[in-house]
Amino acid sequence: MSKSLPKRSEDYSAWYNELVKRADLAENSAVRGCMVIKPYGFAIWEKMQQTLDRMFKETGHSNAYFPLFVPKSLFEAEEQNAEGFAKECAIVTHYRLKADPNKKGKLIVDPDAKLEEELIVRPTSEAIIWNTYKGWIQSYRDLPLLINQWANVVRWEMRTRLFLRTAEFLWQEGHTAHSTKDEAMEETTRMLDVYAEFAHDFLALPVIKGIKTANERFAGAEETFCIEAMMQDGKALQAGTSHFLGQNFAKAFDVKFADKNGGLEYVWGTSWGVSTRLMGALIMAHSDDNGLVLPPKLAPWQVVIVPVVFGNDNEALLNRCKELKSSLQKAGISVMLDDRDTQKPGWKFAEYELKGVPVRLAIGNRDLQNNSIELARRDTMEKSQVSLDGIEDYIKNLLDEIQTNIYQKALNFREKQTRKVDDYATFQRLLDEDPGFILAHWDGTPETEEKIKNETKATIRCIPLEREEEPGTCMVTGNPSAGRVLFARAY
RNA sequence: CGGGGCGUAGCGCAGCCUGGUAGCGUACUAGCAUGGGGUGCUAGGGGUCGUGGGUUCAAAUCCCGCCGCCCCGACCA
Repeated sequence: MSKSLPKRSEDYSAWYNELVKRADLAENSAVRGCMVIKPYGFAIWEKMQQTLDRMFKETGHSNAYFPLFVPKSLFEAEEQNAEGFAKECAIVTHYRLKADPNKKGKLIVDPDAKLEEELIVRPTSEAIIWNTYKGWIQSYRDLPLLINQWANVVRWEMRTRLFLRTAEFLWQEGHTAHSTKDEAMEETTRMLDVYAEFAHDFLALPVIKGIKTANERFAGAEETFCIEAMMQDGKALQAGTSHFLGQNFAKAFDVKFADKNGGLEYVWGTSWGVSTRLMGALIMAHSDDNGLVLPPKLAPWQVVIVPVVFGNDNEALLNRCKELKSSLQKAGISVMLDDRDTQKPGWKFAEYELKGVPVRLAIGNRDLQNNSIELARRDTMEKSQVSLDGIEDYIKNLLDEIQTNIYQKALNFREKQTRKVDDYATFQRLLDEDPGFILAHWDGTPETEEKIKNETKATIRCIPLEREEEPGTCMVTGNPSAGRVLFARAY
């Protein structure tokens, strides 16, 4: 294994793949398209989960769990949804294996064990959940119903990439039911805001909130809201979606409620989700050619202490490291003390840079005598000598500063790579030569959108929620446009 | 599903064209030295060369089939 990563500037894709593996986040498994998330990668995901879970609960949601399998008849009930996901479903057709009569020690699918009705491995859970909701909702008193589920789903993708697109992935999916359209719409945008806040405050990732065009809308939704982030190669990554489902699923699964006046009405629904894809976003947004750069709020270890040992007389030094560790922990900082004598300090430095630990403290006898420590920031790679007195407060502040700095860096990059363009030639040239977000006028038709996609591989990422009222003309057809929409090539 | 590539030691690869004792780097084990940025030297262990068949005195190498994976496209969170 070579010691250095591929360079972002030379091969962004190879850099990403290598980084994921070398930083011990995940690896490909024996199952096509499915990854193994390794302990270090999973620790980051757990931090995301904990934070999001808290935010969901603060906004009134409860967790529940629904089955992995969806009977085909339920799956097909909401036609748009079924059609949208049909071509990437895994299907269970049998429930038993038996010994192969022709090959000793091998198994075959028992043809006598065919299921009467096939089971779809959920690509998303609206069907099974709305079918369940039918039994839970009778009256306006049962509403709103605010449920979230942490689960795995399967989408049989043609081509997969660790975290960004895997055949099986982990996610959360919120599914809510409301008595009025306004309330459901309010919920949809509330959860979009939760996602945007999470991206901003924890992922240190600036995102653009917007509405998807009809082409890009979730199958079965009336309206899809999204947050879009920019990666360091200028490509867009959809980091989360929140769907206003209207009464589509209520009608498909016959979920009605008695209102205050004794009338019977269909329920209004929403669904919203983020996935392990956020890991991909986190990696691609901040990391550099030395490895991961993790925002302190999501780093499994915010600080790593590396003792720099000489000879055998290290007891005092190691004791001092342990004291330091516990005093930092008391200050609410998560700390890794790497006192292994099997690896050398230089090796550890490189290792923790690769793993993106925000702050590294190196401490040797020389430092002890000066009552100071060598501190290295991962985000800027700067090293400095810092006094051990008051080190806890110093590091707490520094972690905040790093969190902010990482965000600011990503924001600066996004702003630099976001341009307003008015003619199609410039649009095409920029996508090839200096990729990023492009704000351009579009005539609002699916045909023009499709044409642009076919010709440039760029899609409308969203119609930004916060956009200036700026009438103009479509860069392709010259027809009138109410305002600019956000274009980019996307993951 | 179309295009390209790869399957040889835990990992990364060479060897294949031109068939003849299976190699390198790294990791691993041991010893000695070293020790503030991926230590150095020495010795050692580890491989049915993806799989099935064929050609041949002889196959990692040539031929045919199969399987798997990766990358690029179309599709998609």
